Amino acid sequence: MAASTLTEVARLAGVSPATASRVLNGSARKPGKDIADRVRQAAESLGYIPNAQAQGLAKSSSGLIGLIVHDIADPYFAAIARGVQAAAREQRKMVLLATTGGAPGEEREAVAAFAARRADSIVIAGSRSCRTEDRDDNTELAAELDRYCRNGGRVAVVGHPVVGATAPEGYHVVAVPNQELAGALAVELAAGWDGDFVIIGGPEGLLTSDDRIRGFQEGLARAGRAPAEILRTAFNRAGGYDAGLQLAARIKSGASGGGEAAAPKLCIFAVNDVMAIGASAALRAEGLRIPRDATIAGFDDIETLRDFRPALSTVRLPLEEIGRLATRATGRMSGDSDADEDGEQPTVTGEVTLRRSTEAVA
Amino acid sequence: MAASTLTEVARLAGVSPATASRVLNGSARKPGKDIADRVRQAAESLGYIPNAQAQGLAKSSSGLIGLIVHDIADPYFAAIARGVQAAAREQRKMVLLATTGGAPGEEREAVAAFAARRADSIVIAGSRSCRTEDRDDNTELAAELDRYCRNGGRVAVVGHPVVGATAPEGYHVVAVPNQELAGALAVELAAGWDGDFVIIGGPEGLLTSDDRIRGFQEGLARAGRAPAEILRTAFNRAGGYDAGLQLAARIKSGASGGGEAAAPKLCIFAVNDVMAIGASAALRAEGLRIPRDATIAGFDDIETLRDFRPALSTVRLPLEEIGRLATRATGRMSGDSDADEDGEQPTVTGEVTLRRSTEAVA
DNA sequence: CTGGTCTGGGAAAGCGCATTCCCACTACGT
DNA sequence: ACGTAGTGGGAATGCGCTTTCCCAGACCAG
Repeated sequence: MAASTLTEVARLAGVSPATASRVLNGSARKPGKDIADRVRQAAESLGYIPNAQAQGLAKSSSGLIGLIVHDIADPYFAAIARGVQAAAREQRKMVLLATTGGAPGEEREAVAAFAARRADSIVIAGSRSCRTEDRDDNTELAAELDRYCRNGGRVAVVGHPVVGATAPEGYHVVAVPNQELAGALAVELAAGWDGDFVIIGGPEGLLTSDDRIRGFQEGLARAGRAPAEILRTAFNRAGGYDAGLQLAARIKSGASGGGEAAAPKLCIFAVNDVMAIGASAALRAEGLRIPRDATIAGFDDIETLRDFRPALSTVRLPLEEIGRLATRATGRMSGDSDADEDGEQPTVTGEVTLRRSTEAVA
Repeated sequence: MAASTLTEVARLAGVSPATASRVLNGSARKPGKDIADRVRQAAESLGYIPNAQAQGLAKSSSGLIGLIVHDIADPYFAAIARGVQAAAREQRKMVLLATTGGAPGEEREAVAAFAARRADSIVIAGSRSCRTEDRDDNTELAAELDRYCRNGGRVAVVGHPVVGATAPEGYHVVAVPNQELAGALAVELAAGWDGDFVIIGGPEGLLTSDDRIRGFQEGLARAGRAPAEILRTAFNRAGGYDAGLQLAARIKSGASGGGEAAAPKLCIFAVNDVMAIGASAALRAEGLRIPRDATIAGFDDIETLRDFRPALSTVRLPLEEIGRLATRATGRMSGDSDADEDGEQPTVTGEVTLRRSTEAVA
């Protein structure tokens, strides 16, 4: 038994398919009450479910929103996804998920797949990469997005515009003030600590990571401090752990040379919370304590990590809101008035949140 | 400029749409090499992207997998989603996401939406509810799923079958041995602790929660212990926190009455990790220490929570694998031979993992 | 050299729905 | 009374693609 069609419903109700369509799926023309009831009843008794594919084909719009993330199990992306999902629901759309591991090549594929499905809009979360090895893929990604936009698609990117993308109509960027916030974090940390800083960053070329590093260094400079050393590692927990091990060794050797053993030796800034947690775990595994032997701060304020002890100093980012904003940005009708200056990008603000992990020991 | 169509490509290549279709999208018949090349080149130069909607309509199959979760930002579901995503990729399909907050009514809507989009299969994660207030919604959910299956859809449910669902062809259940594992956990805990147990459970009627509670009690009985008291609360971090506050008060008052203050007063079993973390946070906020004043265990072994200190005793569940299995279960071609006994449900095994949070103080 | 089977390409019929156009009919106006 | 605008329903077309079905030519055996 195949799903019943509009035609069957129409026949059962004794009307034409056109009329049935008009009553069942919102149309400008409203058929008469009695007929409408008959159709609705017929639909009910047949368990009619409109074929969204056919509808989409006929109307050329699918009610789909494509979401591209690196990894849906990463709490950072999961939080954004929640926002996207919420906004999608507001627009009565469904979200199509694609995970790419951050590779521009796979992101290009995902965009193509979304385009094939005629997704109404695409939200790209996740850090852009501008490593030279990704150059070509990035170019293709940009071209693919461009084409998608020209065909009427709307896209929103969280963070940075796709490298090399021109800005056609319908291309939105939800800017995240990574640099400013990292700077503010540095300033605040510098106020309570006069020792050395070290940064655990992601691979060079990861824009989000680079921005945060740059911002932090600028903040340090503003506070009259020397730039921090930068450790490059993977942009995840494992990377943080590795870097943590290195730093632990260094701290321990430093302690043997130094005098009092009870003062922190280092203030560590990991460019995201997950890395910070990894680093903390490494320090702990090496017998070091936070904030006694070293202080540490992260970035993002991941919800699941808030109960972590010692409480992690970080920069609060409204992740869910970011997802929602990005999605909404793509949702505006193209004919929307309201002096839509095309720019008018929504603004995201974060907040430096100092907690126990950077409490300077007096 | 609208996206170019197959017909345009065909015209450019000087062949019929039929031929173009055959070369560009897998068909049984392979046109001649020279012609194929010409078509491919035409497609390339036009930047042709097949319209998946039209393809779906024509083939009546969409290449979509619907995933239903309570909340994508919950690490439990995020982990499952990762597995689903991975398996979907194996099958060259995309995943459609729906979040429902666990309400059967919304789940029904999601199933209908998936059915409308002609999703090839649906994976339902998240605890089934059998509260009486959900009775009607559950019935409708079951009916909707039933219809979906009869129309050729395949569905996999993680954990329990949908309440009231008959088991039509194409309906798979990935059983999670919650009860057995909770029992095993209880037994192991009982071996190292001879005081009282208390369970922090979800609302009554949440099948996953109920199973774990029942299993734990059985394990206790097997170990010759009295059943634990059960605290009902919300199935999330906040619920755990609330319950934790109650228990903290109780522990403290008990301590005033009791003798030595340095022995744990209680062994707490929270039915999932997130609740356990919430409870831990509450105890800590009340000045209690784990495992000194109380020991605690969770369930799921959420990855993000593994760096939590004190390390949480829990039951390791292969969440990602579960998502993958569920998805694969729906992927088998209906004509698959291999003595497909229809039953042959994949098996999930977990593992009791005792860590610091339940280390009995000697 | 003819009748037969293959082979590879094209024509055309949908897939299920939205929508434009058209027509019959009613309700007015003067 | 007739004419006109307005209303509500149906026929038909097309969205972009897949897939039979058909046909022309190639190729082989007899």
